[in-house]
Amino acid sequence: MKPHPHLHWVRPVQQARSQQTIERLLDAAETLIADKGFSDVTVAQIAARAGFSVGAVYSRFRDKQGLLHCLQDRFVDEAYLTTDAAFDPDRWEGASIEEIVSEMIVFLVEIHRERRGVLRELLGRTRYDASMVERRERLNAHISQRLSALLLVRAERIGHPDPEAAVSFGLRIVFGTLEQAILFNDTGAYGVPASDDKLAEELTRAFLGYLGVFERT
Amino acid sequence: MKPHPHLHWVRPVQQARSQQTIERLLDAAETLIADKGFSDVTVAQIAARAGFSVGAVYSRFRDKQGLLHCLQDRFVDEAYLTTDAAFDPDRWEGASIEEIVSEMIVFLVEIHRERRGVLRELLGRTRYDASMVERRERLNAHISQRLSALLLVRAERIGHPDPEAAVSFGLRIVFGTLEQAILFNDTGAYGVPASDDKLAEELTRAFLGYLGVFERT
DNA sequence: CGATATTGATAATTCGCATTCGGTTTTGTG
DNA sequence: CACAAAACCGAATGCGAATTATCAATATCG
Repeated sequence: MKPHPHLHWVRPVQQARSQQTIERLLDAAETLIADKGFSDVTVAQIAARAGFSVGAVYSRFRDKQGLLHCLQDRFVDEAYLTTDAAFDPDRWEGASIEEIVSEMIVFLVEIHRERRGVLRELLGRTRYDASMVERRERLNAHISQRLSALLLVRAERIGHPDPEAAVSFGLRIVFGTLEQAILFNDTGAYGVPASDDKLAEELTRAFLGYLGVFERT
Repeated sequence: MKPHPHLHWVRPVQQARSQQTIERLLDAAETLIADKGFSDVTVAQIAARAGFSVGAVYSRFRDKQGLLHCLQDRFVDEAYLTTDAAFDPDRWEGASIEEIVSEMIVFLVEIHRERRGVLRELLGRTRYDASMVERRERLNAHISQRLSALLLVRAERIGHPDPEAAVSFGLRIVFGTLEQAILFNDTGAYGVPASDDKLAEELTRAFLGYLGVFERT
């Protein structure tokens, strides 16, 4: 039996230029998808934007779906690196809970705004694809653990009866609010603060309020 | 010029049975869409599930899109009625903030679970349709106002510097968390409480914590 | 009871777009 | 510098699914 020419979603590269082609195609896909949504972008458009023909797409990726998977891969890999850097315990020596939470939320708000386009589509698509759901869960859990590691050593100031669960669910609240804002293009009307600063401020208040962090006396 | 046979999205009914046909088609669409998503359901499938042929669909609705619009209409109309009943000030004579918030959140959690299917798709689709975004915003604003009316008369116990904005954004947090849980099929892993009761409890804590509701002394 | 409009069934028709495939160019290797 | 192999091209293919056209059944009204 002849083996399938594709290893999973992407064909293994043999020449140096292939990797570059892949990147250019992914870049093109990212911008187009961010703008119009995955199913409203054609393979031909992606190829054209990247300066290739449809054939190139199919010589690199198994199919359209495979391209999306690779896009998520790229995004997730990057996200792991960024969060690991942001939540490095060494950076937060001697910081208070308020400082950590506040900074973290500013960071999350920024990420969500910067990568709004891809995020929107990846989030939207995620629903239909079990493997994507899983990867997303894993990433969220990872972030959650990193944050817990920072906050739980300061747990004596947390009023919530189960601090560990609280950090986890609190983060979920933050993600929920941010992702909702992204998905539905909330601009500031009806309860969503218009500026990112204000949004971060209110989310910080909510997170701390939920944890039940006591005022330092 | 011959006028288009369809007024907007749905053809006006002339015989009694038409209305019934519409309802049956919408019911069928609702279940199928909840399960597979709008774009993965074919007009033929909807018709078949309702016991009709494709022709019936097109003699009632302008096109596939029109069917979705009508589905949202039905859902939204119902939602207005339900919330108006739930937030009727007379029902809450003498109730405390804690009681109101707690009940409200239980109510919202229930709604979201019951109508999970449609909600998921309507939320997902909403992104691509400006008119849907607007209707959703209007409904949210309506709920927000109803809740504000109940809570702001008890504002002396709210610690947040801007109680009105706080109620609005607090509600947004609740919706965000719930809708996220729905969209991504969260089962209880990673920070989402597994049971509805627990979820409602934590959301209540978060809402009250965010508002800064003082313990009654 | 006819006459006519409305509704619904069935069978095309159309069309967009992913995918394929034979041919051409580019690359790296001996 | 040849000469496979890999990468790329882009017209042609094919399919899935929305839409439309035609016709039969059923309701409404004079």
